Amino acid sequence: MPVRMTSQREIILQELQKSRQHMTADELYGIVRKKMPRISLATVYRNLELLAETGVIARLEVSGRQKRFDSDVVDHDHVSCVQCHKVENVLLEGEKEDCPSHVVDGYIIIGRRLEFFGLCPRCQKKNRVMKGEETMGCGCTKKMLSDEQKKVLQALADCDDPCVAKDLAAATGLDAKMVSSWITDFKKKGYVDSPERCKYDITAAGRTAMKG
Amino acid sequence: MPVRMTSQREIILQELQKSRQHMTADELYGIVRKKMPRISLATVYRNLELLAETGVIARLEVSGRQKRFDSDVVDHDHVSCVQCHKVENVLLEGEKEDCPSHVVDGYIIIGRRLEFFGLCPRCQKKNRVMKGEETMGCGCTKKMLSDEQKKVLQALADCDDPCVAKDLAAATGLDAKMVSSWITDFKKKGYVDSPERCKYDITAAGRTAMKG
DNA sequence: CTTGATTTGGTAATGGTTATCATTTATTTT
DNA sequence: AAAATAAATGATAACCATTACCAAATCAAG
Repeated sequence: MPVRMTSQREIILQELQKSRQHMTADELYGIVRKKMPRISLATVYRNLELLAETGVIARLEVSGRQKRFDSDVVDHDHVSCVQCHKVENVLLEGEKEDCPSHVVDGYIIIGRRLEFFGLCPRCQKKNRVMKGEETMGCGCTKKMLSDEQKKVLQALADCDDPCVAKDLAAATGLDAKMVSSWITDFKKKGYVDSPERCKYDITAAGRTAMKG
Repeated sequence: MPVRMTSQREIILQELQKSRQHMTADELYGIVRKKMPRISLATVYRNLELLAETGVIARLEVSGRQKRFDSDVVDHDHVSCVQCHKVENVLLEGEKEDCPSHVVDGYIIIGRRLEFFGLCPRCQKKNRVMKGEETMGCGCTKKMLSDEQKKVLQALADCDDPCVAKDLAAATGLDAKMVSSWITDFKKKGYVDSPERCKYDITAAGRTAMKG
């Protein structure tokens, strides 16, 4: 049950404290290995984990695949760009001290982490879109439905029960062959489904597409 | 070069927007699969990636192994106990709005995450420590050096050049055999090194241990 | 209808992290 | 001091979320 302070553990902690950086496990491994060449990477992971569990060091799970560890538990805060994953430090001045030692009853607070997510200036610039297309607000373009196609969907929505393509052609006054090919297309896109062979019904996706 | 709005892409985006949660790729995969059973997990990943790149959705790389995605980021804050890992929600009232839309020049802030670390009441109680041990402030215990052992290290520190165990015994007036066994121990702990057979020198670690 | 670009599904590869286990090291008991 | 018990280590295999790859499917345009 007791946790022992081994030499490996001690060096790992020392080196992490020495370098005032957010280090990854294997950066640290590289450094520690200079002083203790036979140490195992697993040991580094194990100990970082242990030290983090007890709150001696902080585990910063900021963007990127690798975890980063920091000996300074009450550290600066971070802003990270949700698009390019750059992480910058940020120092809030006034606010700094209003996370007192009793945020929730009885908890002794030993550290905190504040992380902002946003778009950095560079990515904001990058985002100023391409053309006058229907950009769906996301850079994707989309072939919109023609008014006639919408009419077919509308007719389908007006039916209480599943109906056949011919009825839709009649209801809208459009060419039956064309209507039927659209239906096939709609089915592929998930706008309609076919509860029974040759009978069609509009889906939720179909309803929204119709309005779009 | 153009980006197409495929039915897969559309469903993925729709479902993500529908559920106001931070979803992982495979949670979303599970949901999307109900509407489109043959969709591939790779497609979900690809599209989440694409949508995130263009800034439509946010990629939140919060704690945990999996990435989480969301279009809308407003969440409660957390306190977590560093010992038992319980996580509770916490709502700060006054402070809530002073993370304005320009925390760092030019960044458009779309979300934030605030996490407190501490000891929950239960763990505090559990902690009323074991013995009169030296708890190094981190739950680790460590056998401290005896005064006599410190004296040996001190003597070693006072030497300018590497010296042999016998000299240290003489300098401290302690039993030579005991001193020599300590030296072996010190070497293992990294407090001394041996630049030459049977000659010893104090290390930086040794100096700090001596003072501790 | 052919051409060329994009996207998809299926699956293998990647890579950071964990789990496993035999061995070593430390602590407690006898 | 020796034996028994407990913790930690090194080495390496397993894990698993994510990516990369590629042949086949889909789509936009000439």
